[in-house]
Amino acid sequence: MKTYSTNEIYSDLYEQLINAVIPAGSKIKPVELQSKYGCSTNTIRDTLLRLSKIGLVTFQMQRGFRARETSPEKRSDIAKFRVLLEQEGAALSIRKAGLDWEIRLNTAHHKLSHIEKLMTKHGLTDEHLLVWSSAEFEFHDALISGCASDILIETYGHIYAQFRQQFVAQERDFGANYFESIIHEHATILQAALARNEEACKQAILDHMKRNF
Amino acid sequence: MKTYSTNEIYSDLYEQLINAVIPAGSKIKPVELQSKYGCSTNTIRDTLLRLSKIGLVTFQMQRGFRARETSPEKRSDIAKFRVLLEQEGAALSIRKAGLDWEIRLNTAHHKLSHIEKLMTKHGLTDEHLLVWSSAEFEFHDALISGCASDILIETYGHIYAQFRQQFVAQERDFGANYFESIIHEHATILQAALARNEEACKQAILDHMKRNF
DNA sequence: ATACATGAAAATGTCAAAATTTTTGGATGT
DNA sequence: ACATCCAAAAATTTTGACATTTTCATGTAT
Repeated sequence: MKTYSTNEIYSDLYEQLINAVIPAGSKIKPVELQSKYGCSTNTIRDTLLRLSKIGLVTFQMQRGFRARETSPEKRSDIAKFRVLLEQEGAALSIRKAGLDWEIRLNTAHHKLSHIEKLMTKHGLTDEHLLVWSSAEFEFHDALISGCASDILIETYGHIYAQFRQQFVAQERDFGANYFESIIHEHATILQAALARNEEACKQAILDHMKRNF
Repeated sequence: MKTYSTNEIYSDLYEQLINAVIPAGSKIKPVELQSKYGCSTNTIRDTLLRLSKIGLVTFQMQRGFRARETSPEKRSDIAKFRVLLEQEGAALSIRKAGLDWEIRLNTAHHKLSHIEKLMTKHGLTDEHLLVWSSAEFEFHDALISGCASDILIETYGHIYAQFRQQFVAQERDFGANYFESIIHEHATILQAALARNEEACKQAILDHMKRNF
């Protein structure tokens, strides 16, 4: 049986929450995870407190932990807030950032685009989805990475994670042209960003997220 | 000697961080707080992890805890981010909120205004400052409370706390007309909000925060 | 039936000690 | 003087046991 280091426990729980393996809203009991990870309940508690910083887990004194709840309203809320942060981050980047940013953004998009092409060809396995998910984050993270606001970037990371948690469970019906659309949207965002067109970029970000409102 | 419940430990540390009694950037060692609070190091650790959710405390594996660092850049960063959130929250409230919101906002401003008048008359004791601080938060919190975005309100709370942490230590020279200005700024925000004038309100929020950029 | 107590079982929180890791300060050699 | 290595000290993490609180099922009264 595999043994887990504390960091691995953290990562494992993180993934399970992001991918709704632990369903949104469900209770998380340290005692139950103890045997799986081969550690004391206290270590689990510790890890869950750290995850609550990101917002994937909610914590209440004397009531323990839960995977953050979900509902149509919450999904919409998160999606809109994500737009606010991403638009601001992108606009600031466009205004302030230099060549490094362009290169980073381009690289991230290239990776993402590569994976997206594979996915449309071969259909989507769970494994592909995991790679795509992390590539998608890297792209959006790169987009705002030139904004020179640590707190915005930090917060965006948390919100992005919550967004995934809220939607991954939901959106299992990736329609036929779902990925076609996404690919196009990402390309549009990239173009507007590199053209240093703030308004176009903001619009592209909004268009990318609209379906989730 | 006073004994502390866990919640009191949390509140006490919260206040000390907010008021920079624990200076920004300084190391926080559970062992040293243990005797003061009369509990195990583990309980302190637990509490510090919870505070790290708000961002008042930073945590690194194997390296323990620190009060979040400060620098001119960080202060500016936080202040600008606060403006972004508050402008959005206020604009949404103006657009969507009803009479309840207006009443809540009015009440909060009335309280704040009362304290501010006292402070200009009697000079500012530490105790006054504490009351003012919480009334000021309530006002700004009320301002955005009609936005119908839980995640925005939650995030704003964290950012406001960090803002306090960053600036309270700094701004000890409340100049003669400092509070005069503040009082006027709060009134301007209130007026614009109640007049349902989004742009004026955004501008007033910006003006209120500009000095901290 | 509904509402309300009761007590057992489960879950959560706290503790002090042990294990691990990092930091510190001095000795050694270049 | 400077860097490197080593051992002691300090700090952090993990553990298992114990204390407290909540939850849940059962029984009782209205």
